[in-house]
Amino acid sequence: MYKYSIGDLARAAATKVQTIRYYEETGLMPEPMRTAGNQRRYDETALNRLSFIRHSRQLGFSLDSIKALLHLTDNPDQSCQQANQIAVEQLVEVESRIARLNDLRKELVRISQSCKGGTMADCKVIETLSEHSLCDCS
Amino acid sequence: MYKYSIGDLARAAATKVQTIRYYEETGLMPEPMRTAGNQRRYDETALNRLSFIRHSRQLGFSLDSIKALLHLTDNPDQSCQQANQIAVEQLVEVESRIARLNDLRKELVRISQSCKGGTMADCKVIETLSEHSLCDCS
DNA sequence: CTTGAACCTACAGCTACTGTAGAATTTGCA
DNA sequence: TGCAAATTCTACAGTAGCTGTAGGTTCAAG
Repeated sequence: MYKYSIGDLARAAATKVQTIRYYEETGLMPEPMRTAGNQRRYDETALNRLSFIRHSRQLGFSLDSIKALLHLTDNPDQSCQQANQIAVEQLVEVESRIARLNDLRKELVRISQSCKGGTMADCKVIETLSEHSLCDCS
Repeated sequence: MYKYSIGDLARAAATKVQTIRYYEETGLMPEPMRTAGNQRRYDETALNRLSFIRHSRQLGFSLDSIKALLHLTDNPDQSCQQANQIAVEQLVEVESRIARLNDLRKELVRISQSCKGGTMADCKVIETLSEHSLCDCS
C-alpha cells in the first residue's frame, strides 16, 4: 500500500527529491505517512498528484494556478468552468509569450545578419543592440 | 557634464532606481561620480550603457551574456565574431523556446476545448492535465 | 529657510526550485 | 546477523534578476 519512498516517487515523476519536499512545505503535496524511522512513504494517490503537478508545470502553470486546480478537484460539485478559466488564461499567456518571442527572433536575425566580420570597433551587432529606436519590439 | 541623477537615468531608460543600483553592485554599470552629499551623478556614457543593457535584457540576453558583450566593447581590437556568436546563441535559444511554447499552446487548446461545462466530477480539463501520456510535449 | 521629493544604505522577499552539511535510517549482500 | 553503501532526514544557503521596505540624509523649488 504505502510502498514508495521519496526517491521512488522522484524517479517515477522525473523530479528531484528536494522538489517533492518543497511541494510538501508549500502545501501542494499532503504530508505523507512516515516509517518508524521518520522516512516518508507514499501511495499511488500521491504519485498521481505529483504527476499532475509536474505535467502542469511543464505546461507553464504557476504553482498558484496548480494549487487552485487541485483545490477544485477536492470539491467535485463545483463547476468545471473555473478549471477551464484557468486553462484559458494560461493559453492566453502562452500565446502572448509566443508573439513576443517572435518579435525578438526577428530582431535577433537582423542583428546577427548585420555582422560583417570586422573588429569590435565597427561591430554592427553591438551597435544594433544599442539602438532601441530601430527595433520592432514592444 | 555629470547632470543626471539616478532618478533621471531611471526615467530615461525606463528602469527602476533599484535596478540601476543592482547593476552597479553586480559590475554591469561602473561606479559613478558622487555629489558632496554622496548622491550618484551620471553622464551620457552611463545612459548609453544602461540603454544597451535594458535593450539586451528585453531581447532575452542574460546578465552574464551582457557582461560578455560589454567586455568585448571595451576591447575594440577583438574580432566581431565573438559578439555575433553570443547573438546567434541567443537566437537559437529563442527559437527553441518558441518551438516549445507552440507545443504547449497546442495542448492547452486541446485541454480548453475539452471542457463541456459540467461539474468538476467529470472535468476533462483536470483529466487531461493528469494524463501526460496523451500529450505531444517533450 | 523650509518643505517635500528624491536620494542613501542595508536588508528581506519574490518564484521555483537546487545544493549542501551532518546525522540517522534502510537495504542488499555475505 | 552484521556491515557497508545508498538513501533519507532536517535545516539552511544559494540561484536569477530584480523589487520592496525601513529609517535616515540630501537636494531643489519657492
